[in-house]
Amino acid sequence: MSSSSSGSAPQAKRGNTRQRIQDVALELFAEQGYEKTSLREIAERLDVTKAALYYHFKTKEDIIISVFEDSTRPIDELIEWAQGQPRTLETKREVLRRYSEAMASGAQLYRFMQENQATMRELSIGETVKKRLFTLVELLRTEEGPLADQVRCVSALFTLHAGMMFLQHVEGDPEETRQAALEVATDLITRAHQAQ
Amino acid sequence: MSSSSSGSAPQAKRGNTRQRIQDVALELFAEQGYEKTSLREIAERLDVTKAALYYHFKTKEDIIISVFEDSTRPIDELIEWAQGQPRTLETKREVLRRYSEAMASGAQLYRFMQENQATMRELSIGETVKKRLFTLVELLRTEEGPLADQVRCVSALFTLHAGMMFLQHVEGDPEETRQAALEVATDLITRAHQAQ
DNA sequence: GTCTATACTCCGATAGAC
DNA sequence: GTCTATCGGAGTATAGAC
Repeated sequence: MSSSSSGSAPQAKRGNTRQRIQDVALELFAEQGYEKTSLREIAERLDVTKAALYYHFKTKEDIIISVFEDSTRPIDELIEWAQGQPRTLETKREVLRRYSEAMASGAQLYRFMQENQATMRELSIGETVKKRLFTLVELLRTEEGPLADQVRCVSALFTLHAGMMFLQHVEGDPEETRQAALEVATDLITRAHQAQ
Repeated sequence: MSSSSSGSAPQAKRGNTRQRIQDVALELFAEQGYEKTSLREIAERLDVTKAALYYHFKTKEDIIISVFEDSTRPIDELIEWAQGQPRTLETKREVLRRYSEAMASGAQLYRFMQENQATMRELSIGETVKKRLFTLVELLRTEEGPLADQVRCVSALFTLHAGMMFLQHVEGDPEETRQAALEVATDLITRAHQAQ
């Protein structure tokens, strides 16, 4: 998240057009869905023409892919870090903590991914997301434990998503809700870990 | 779920066209997403023309709405039943059990709703789904409990979804996985209930 | 680095014949 | 109940001027 997202008065600054396209596109994609957002709409918001978009990105798909790649590096780093750690409960807790933080700071993108799964699945990045989710579950999971404990690990991740996406619309302080979701998720993996 | 879903050989039977449109449409919507599925495609699968669809349904949106309304009655009945029950732990367990069953027998529709949230939000049924979800959470929830316990109730529902959608692709027996998810979900609301 | 102008495809939807 | 034919519009994308 960098700039110009909320204002409807795009600066005439030059040279940062690519970044501005990414910002506006993500905002609209998250708001209305990927397919329902047209390039014309993105161009209008930036006060440029459709053709200008094609100077910076080869296709519509390229825009979302570039946003995705720029914004999900924290998760890749998290996975890389975790794979070099001992598979202790504390490591797992740290994974959830950092995942929750990454979601909070990239909220728009995560909302987009959550609400446009059908689209994601057909985009080239869909496979990447799926693999990463599996890897994360792998890192949280107890090997050979009962099925219910494996479900707990998946559920822990989904709880973080649920906390971000669903509860946000109901309760008061988003940060408080995030912490509550993190608590529940941590609780879930703790039980799964101890049942080992 | 009625007929002709899996076969690629549509019967030339007449009089059940409306039903066949619903079946094929849901299948394609769930597979490819709502926006990416065109009426032409649906018509081709049924070996009729686009115009024929318009005899049975006023718009594309009407198709998915009709499927939705025909298939989600079990949930409405569940809510109605639960609202007439005392808010005991056993009632809550029964809610989860029946919700899980409803999801299993309407898997395609639930997959569609899960993966096309952005679309759902702009469809007239989106609001209905959201309200129903809130009502269900309300029924599971402990009044005035700590935030974490409220998250547990939401998380319980999401766990059932996670079990259906995510784990299905990994593990062996779907029914076994469903039971495991139900177990974890029940566990979550039990903790929330007892903390009351 | 951005714009004008344009091409082409496909979509959802309608009118009217059979 | 299904067809042919067609509409208006939007979408992605390109060529070429400035």
